[in-house]
Amino acid sequence: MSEASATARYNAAEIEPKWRAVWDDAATFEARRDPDKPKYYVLEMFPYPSGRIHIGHVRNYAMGDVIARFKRARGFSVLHPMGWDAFGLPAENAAVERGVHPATWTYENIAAMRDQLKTIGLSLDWSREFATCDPSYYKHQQRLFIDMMEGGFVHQKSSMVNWDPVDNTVLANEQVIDGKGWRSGAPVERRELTQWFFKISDMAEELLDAIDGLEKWPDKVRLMQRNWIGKSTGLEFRFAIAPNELTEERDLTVYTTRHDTLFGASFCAVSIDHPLIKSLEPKVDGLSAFTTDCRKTGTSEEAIEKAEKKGFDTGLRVKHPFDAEWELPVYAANFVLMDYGTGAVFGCPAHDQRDLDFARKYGLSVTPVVCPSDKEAETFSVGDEAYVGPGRIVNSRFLDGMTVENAKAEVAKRISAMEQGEEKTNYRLRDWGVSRQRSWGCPIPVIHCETCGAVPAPVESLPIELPEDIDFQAQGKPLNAHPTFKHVDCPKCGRAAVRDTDTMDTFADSSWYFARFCNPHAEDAPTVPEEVAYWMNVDQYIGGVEHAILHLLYSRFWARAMQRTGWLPETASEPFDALFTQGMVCHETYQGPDGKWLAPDEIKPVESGGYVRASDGAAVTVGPSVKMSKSKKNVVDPVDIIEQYGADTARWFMLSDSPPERDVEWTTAGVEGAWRFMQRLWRLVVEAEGADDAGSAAEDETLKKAMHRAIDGVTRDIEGFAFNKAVARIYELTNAISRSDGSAEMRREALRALAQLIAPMTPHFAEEAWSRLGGAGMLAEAAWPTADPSLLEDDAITMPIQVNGKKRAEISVSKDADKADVEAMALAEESVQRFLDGAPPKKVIVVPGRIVNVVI
RNA sequence: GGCCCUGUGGCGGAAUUGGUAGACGCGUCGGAUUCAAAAUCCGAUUCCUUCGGGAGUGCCGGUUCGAUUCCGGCCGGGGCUACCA
Repeated sequence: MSEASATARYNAAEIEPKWRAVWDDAATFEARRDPDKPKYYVLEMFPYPSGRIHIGHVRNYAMGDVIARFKRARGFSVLHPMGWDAFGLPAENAAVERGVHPATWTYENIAAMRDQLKTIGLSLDWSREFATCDPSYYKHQQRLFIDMMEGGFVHQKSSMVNWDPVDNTVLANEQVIDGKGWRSGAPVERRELTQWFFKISDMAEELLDAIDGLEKWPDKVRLMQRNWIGKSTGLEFRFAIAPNELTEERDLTVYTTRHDTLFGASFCAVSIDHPLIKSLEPKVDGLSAFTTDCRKTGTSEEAIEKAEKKGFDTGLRVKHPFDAEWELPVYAANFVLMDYGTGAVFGCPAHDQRDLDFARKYGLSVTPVVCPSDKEAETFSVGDEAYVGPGRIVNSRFLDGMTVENAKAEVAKRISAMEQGEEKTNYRLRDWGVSRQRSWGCPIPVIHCETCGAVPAPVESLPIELPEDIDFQAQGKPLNAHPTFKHVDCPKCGRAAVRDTDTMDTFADSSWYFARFCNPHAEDAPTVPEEVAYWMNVDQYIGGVEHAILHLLYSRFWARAMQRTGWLPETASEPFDALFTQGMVCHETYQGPDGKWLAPDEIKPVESGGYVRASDGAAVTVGPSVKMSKSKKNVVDPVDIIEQYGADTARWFMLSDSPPERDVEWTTAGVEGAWRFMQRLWRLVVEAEGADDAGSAAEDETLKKAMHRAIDGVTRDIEGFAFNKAVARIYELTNAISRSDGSAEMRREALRALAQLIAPMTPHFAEEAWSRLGGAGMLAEAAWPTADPSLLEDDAITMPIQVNGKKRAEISVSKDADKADVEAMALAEESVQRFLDGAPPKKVIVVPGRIVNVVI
């Protein structure tokens, strides 16, 4: 390398650490409550400490950092913290596999990842860092749990779980593979277990209503939350059970949203977990074999999807509410859910596909009762496809001729007059089961006493810490097997009792961390009133769309519960004012001739295009660009990228081209393009630094205008999360500067503005450029530039002239030219004349400042 | 199955309320520089063309002086959810 090119080259490896040290020393990014400034809280979803950052983190945090730095420059007091979502299964697995304590494993990972993250140059307040596995964090989570117990937000109930009979442990759905335990390979059973639940379903209506107010959330996420809550309005009513010798029960309560089809009913189906079915099991031959068989099916989505719809005729008959002579058979069925509605339904095969399949299978009648408007009632029949559309009611006695809506109303009215039922709202949203039979999580602060029942642990006894000497090889739950952990005296009666040895779902940890960031070091309480009053809510939350439902819904629930237990101010019921969901980082996939996945650094390009395997030159198949994943090996390590090109280049590339909400494809060419741009800009800076040419005033004016247009545009683009467009404008200004024949002073002024505009994206580079170009103080502390509106528009504008909607010419007119003059000029254009061919135009439309359309 | 989003050059993508389609970048091509290359700089780059123009934002149709944008239908791609009665 020649000496000249060495000086002209931007050396990220040298410059980036230098500025990070300067920011650190000045504590530039420490958040301070400042009564004179508006506050701005920007938060990216905190990472799980897997041990290495991945490229998705870089994209996510680069976006957050753009916002944080931008808002800081705009005069806000910014809170931009970082922490670790540190409890979870991988640490426990490492403990089992390698005999290392989860805490050791986790804290080592955190240390490694923190170092990696710091090289990105994010404007984070590291003084607020914490991990959810710190006892000083989960202590307060236990406190909140106790308060939530007392506030009625938590209760115990039994529920079905996946049980591994060999490992004696509960499995998460994703740990069940083909109906077998992932570790033991034993067939998984469904078992009933008493667990703790957050009563989120009590808040269903409130959580649903408040979605309307989340105007700065993506519509997509709001819709997903609405669907998840799944409100439905229907009718809950009783069928009278015909007298029989099997049961004392007099009636069966069902829930339906299609009460208009009541005269099309041909059976009732009841969940196998319904008390009625349980009571019948010993009395009805074969029923218990049927339910046992059904229970063998796991609870995973996959298992449910594959399961055949099966029923078993219990022999019971119920009477139609409007006709005592009409009896319907009662089936036990595997597709009816006990925890939705009443656990029992009536089937109307003609108008519900699943009911139709069931009826065909068991030879039940299919009577259409809703007739589409283009069909005749006498001839309309249902084949293999149920009719679910609108129409008029037929074959339904007093309902005949009504619309679906009117028939529903009529049935509801009559049923409720008969006192056999009433309209009811149901939600799909279930209570949130939080008990996990894991040992690397926040211990549930409850003591079980034989006399007093479940008693909350005394607040003074918190934290209930995880023991350090857990035997992870122990059968069942290691925490339960620990010799001393669970033994404790009942806080109420003083007798020997046992601790709950379950831990909380890790979603609980991330349901309030945003509040803790406001006062991460408060020892006595989860939150400090003046801190949360100042910083909450999060003004901008950024993360992956994969958390659109659970994490965000749980956080919304916790915020409400915390508010009602006094830990958050009134105004903080919705914790996240604005939400942005960024896209994933994708990469091409490569496979060798043996079908094995190859990493990008295991292949090399060949001249004919395409790639071969680097090790042996074997042919490589290039697959589509998909989300980076270890299994497909299509990953690039951000640490390598930063080492090779610098953090600013990586950040710049992540923010260019693709809109932030969309997926971005990582390509070597793209990163190199970004790197070349850094170099090009650097040359402009170095050249301008020492130049003293005078240049022309007219050129200066042109460049000044370009500079102000860029300031205006970039400001609006960052405000609107359109980083790719901001990048394009910065390119435009760069081009304008390098083309300019103006004065060196004007070029320096434009470059200083450019440094300011680019600073949120490439902060180290910008800081270096700023200092070389004579910028005052640290750029990270400088105020955002403002555009002069008078420089944004030119006096003369170019107007397109259309003939019949096709552009034929352009004229240059003054900004506020008279309409008639513009029309005359347009018609005088030669290319317009050619089309007019001497005849007058039919009509001329002049949109001032925009366009002229000549209609002929 | 249900709900939702999306479709623009070779590629990623721009395009205020309906008003110049293809900003900006990548790639490609041509030129300059160089002994040569890399790097860099300059120029071209939607397609067709008889150089007058013609076609063009998945396809078909509609509204409009004017449609990438609004409406209806179809086709392709993606996401979420999934026995929710």
